Amino acid sequence: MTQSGCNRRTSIGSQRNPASEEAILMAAEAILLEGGLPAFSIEAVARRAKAGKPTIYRWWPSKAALLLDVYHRQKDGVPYPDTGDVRKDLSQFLAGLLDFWRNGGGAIFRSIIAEAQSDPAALAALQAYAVSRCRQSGAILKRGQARGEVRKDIDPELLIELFSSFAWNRLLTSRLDVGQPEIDQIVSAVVDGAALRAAGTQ
Amino acid sequence: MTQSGCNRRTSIGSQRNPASEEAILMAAEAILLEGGLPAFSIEAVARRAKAGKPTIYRWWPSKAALLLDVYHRQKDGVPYPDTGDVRKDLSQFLAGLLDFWRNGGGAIFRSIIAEAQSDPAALAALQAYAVSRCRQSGAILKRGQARGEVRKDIDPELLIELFSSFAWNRLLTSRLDVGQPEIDQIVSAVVDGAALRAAGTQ
Amino acid sequence: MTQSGCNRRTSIGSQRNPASEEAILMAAEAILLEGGLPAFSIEAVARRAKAGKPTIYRWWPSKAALLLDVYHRQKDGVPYPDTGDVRKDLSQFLAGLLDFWRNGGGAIFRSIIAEAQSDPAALAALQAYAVSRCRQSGAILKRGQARGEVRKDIDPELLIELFSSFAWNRLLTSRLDVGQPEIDQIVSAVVDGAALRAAGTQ
Amino acid sequence: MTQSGCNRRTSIGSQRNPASEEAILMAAEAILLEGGLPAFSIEAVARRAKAGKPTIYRWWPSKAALLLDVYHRQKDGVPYPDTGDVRKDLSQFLAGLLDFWRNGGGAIFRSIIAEAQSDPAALAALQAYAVSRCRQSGAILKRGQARGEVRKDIDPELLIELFSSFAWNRLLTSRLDVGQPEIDQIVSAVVDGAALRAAGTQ
DNA sequence: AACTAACCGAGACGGTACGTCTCGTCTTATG
DNA sequence: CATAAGACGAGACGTACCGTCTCGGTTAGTT
Repeated sequence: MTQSGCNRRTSIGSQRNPASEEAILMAAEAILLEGGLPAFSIEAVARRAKAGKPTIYRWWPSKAALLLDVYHRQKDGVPYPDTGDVRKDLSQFLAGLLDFWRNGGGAIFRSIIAEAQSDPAALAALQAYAVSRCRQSGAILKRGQARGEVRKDIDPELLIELFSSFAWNRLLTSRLDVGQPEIDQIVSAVVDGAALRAAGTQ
Repeated sequence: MTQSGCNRRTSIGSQRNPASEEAILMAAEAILLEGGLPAFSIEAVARRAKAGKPTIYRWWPSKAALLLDVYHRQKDGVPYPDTGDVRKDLSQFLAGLLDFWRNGGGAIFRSIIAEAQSDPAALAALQAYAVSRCRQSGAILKRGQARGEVRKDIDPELLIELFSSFAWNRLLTSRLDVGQPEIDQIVSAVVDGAALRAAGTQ
Repeated sequence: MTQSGCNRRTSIGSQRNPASEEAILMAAEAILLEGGLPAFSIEAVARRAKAGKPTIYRWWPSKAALLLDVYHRQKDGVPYPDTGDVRKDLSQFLAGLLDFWRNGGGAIFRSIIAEAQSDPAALAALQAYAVSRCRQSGAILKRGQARGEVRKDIDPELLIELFSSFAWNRLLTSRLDVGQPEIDQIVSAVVDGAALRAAGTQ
Repeated sequence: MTQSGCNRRTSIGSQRNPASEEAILMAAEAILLEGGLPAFSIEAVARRAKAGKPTIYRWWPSKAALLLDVYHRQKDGVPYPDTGDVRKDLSQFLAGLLDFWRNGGGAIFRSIIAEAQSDPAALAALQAYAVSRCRQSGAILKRGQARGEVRKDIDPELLIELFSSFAWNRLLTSRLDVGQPEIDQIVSAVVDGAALRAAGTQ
């Protein structure tokens, strides 16, 4: 690729070859999308990327590390809505997440979660990722609190976790096809409360 | 066991030997609790149970099937609370689930979820299990609706899924240590609503 | 088969059931002829004969014993020529043996020889059989000695072993297609001698 | 062996490791001599050679291939006599072959013959080997023809096959203890002819 | 300009587990 | 009490990956 005539990658001196890194990540992603976790082996990635196994092991200490790198390269599809209305924001957040996972992005994240159940390193990475995502997404509720839409006594990160957990659940059980009515109902229940009001406001 | 002096299990005719089944399930559970998913292989189970591999494959078509059987033997720890108060029920349900998983029961369920990301059979079983659990647990909200505590327009099974999803999330990220205040906050948010009321009732 | 209506064989009391014996031997022979030694397993025989494995093990202590029984049932094809001429007898003996083995009979005997290299019981049986066959076939030379055709100082059984050994060799290397000229040459060499005579009689 | 302190064999780059090859062949030979064919399994060889099974399968496509390699490494014990006298040559050839097989060499060759009755690849190898050996040994008779000792109209390779076949027969029936008188008698019969001469020369 | 150092591909190595096969033993239910 | 049936413990089969290693070659900095 980077070389004249022949498309064989080789060393570029005492430094990481970006062409190899690229080829490996591309191969890993393709394998995951085509065959899922069971097809995803270091051997298969090396074969497809035309890379040596040690090259992979040199840069990614474990299967999970490679998985995470693959995921980070393509998670740009999830939106962080900010419409000024907490109901709309929550609805779009949940719908967007489910939609992103439904259209390809989920296969890789599923694999990471599965891998994390075996590999402590993957678990640590997943924990960190989950927490940071909740912090980011919690902004939806924080803004709601600032606008006076949301009770001050609730923890935004904890409550937003309810929504993302729901999406995880659906991802892990391959039931990502959630209709807008269901999403609305969930949002409505959490925002307005599931309890029946005495006065007919509700 | 069945034989004089020697404790070797053998065939008891053209039928399944319950002693072998028992030994295999015990071995499988022990291995899972000791070493987790990575240690759990058919070979290891056979070795520990002093059973032949074909005996395992005869009765459990896949690793996932064995995992599910192991889980079903010990999931009796999860409570189905019915206190007459939907808040208490939800709180006890969530606390009980987290507690059961925190004290041993979770290791196996984590493995099943992980396995389901590779094995379609395990996925189907997990789907069915998840749905049926939501149906069972949804009774908490259904009773609340009957008592007039809960809005009639919400789907009990969908809403309860929010709670169990939260528990799944914490299980899969090894963050099962959720305090009572957090649980109360979640219950309160969902039941009373996260929204700030105009009149200070809330 | 031998029974009314239903073709299920069952016990006929405290004695060997000839129908089962027959079915087992037939199945064993068929399997040997169709698939050779690699296809010949007790399991396969039991399956084909619709017999229980213990029934086979009860009556034939080893695979070799069953093989020998199968062979004995069908070795009637080999001739014991007696033409009055030792050259013709030897030629017909060798040609007949090769021919019999070439047309089906060899597959089973090959298997017995192979089995005898592992199983001491089969080896003993094979030894006894080989010796007794040499004794029988040695009669060709013995009659020749009586007629004055053959030197008195040679051991008929030892010399005839040369001929049968040659056939064994060809059987075991799947080179049974020996033409009449070759057979004649062997007979001529052994009977008349390979040495060049001083006077041109030869 | 090749490494400091630890005697663990490992890769020496993208090429066959002769230390592993050696260890595997040694292990295979030892197992054959100790336990014969029934003890000879790829698993057992790998275990004893402290080699991985794939390493064996990488270089030997079948059990038979490994057997043949083992045999070829140690068949140097068989002599090709050339005394100038066809009788002596034949006698020494036969006696030497029987002796070599009696003292260890036979166990492996028996196994190869047995294996060849199941495995087509082994059979082909055995055929080729048998033919080439007859060609080599036929030199005894060819030299006799050149010296005028042996009739020109006989095929050396065919006649020598009589002798080696006899040895095969005795090997396969574990009757390798053939005395010198018997050997002499066989040689005498074939060279001088079994027929009684008119003039009492013989 | 020579030398070192780290990278690259390739692929062999000792292992472990896979899922299937056959072995020979055992117990049942049926007649 | 023999039979057909079939489960059982055992273990070999050949394959796929694992993670480690050594190789021969390449290229960038350093001497």
